[in-house]
Amino acid sequence: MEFEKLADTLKALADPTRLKIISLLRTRDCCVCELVPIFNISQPAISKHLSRLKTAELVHETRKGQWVFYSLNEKKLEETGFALNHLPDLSEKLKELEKQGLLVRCE
Amino acid sequence: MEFEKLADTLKALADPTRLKIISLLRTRDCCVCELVPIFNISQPAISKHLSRLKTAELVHETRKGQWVFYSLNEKKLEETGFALNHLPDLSEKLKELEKQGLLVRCE
DNA sequence: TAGTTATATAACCATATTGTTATTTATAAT
DNA sequence: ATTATAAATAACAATATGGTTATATAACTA
Repeated sequence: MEFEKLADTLKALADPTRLKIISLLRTRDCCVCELVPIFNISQPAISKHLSRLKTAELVHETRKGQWVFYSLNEKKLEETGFALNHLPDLSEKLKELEKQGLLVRCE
Repeated sequence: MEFEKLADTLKALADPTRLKIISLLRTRDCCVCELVPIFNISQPAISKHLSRLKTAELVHETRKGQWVFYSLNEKKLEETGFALNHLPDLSEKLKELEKQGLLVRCE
């Protein structure tokens, strides 16, 4: 389960446009119409990228009048970087293999 | 460019099977035939996952007789986690928008 | 040399991703 | 009420992803 969830979050991050959006949100909360002129893609494309980030809980949205402002969830971003270097331990699987004599012995 | 490269590395990481492989390699170098019985997918599927990780420089391969052993590139993994929290700065883009009067002023 | 084991590659398929344009919904302004 | 602006959703297309089975290649074994 843990691996699936982390993989989902990493998928949300694994796109240059979304990484750039995250970098921009680090500077300042932004609404969709501010992000659109920065990228060479359409408004719906930006909107979908933000929606993907929101589903992954990497950003938070707040409506202010006719605008929707997006802000970065820095905690989630930090957690993800941390998780990469602290993956759940699967050494049990290797111990099981060893019991079954399935580990390769060379040299 | 930087964003594209990071996105590529994250794509290589953004899969539960590959994350599990990385966790296993943290314990011990493994060859393909050891990994296969741990997962419910075919040998070619495992082989392709390893190939993907190798292209991203997240693992290194060494042939030992008839086996090919894969080892984790811990440095690359650490760098990636670090990069997530130190994305290149794009605040210039927002400054440009400001000059053009394209930033939204509400409240 | 022939057979076996380990791994990689090829060809293929179903689904996901990422973009597009057109349209809808929500809010603000005239 | 009508019009304009911001953002989301729908429908679609091209490409990427992740699996399969069949086959090729590499190295060991008898």
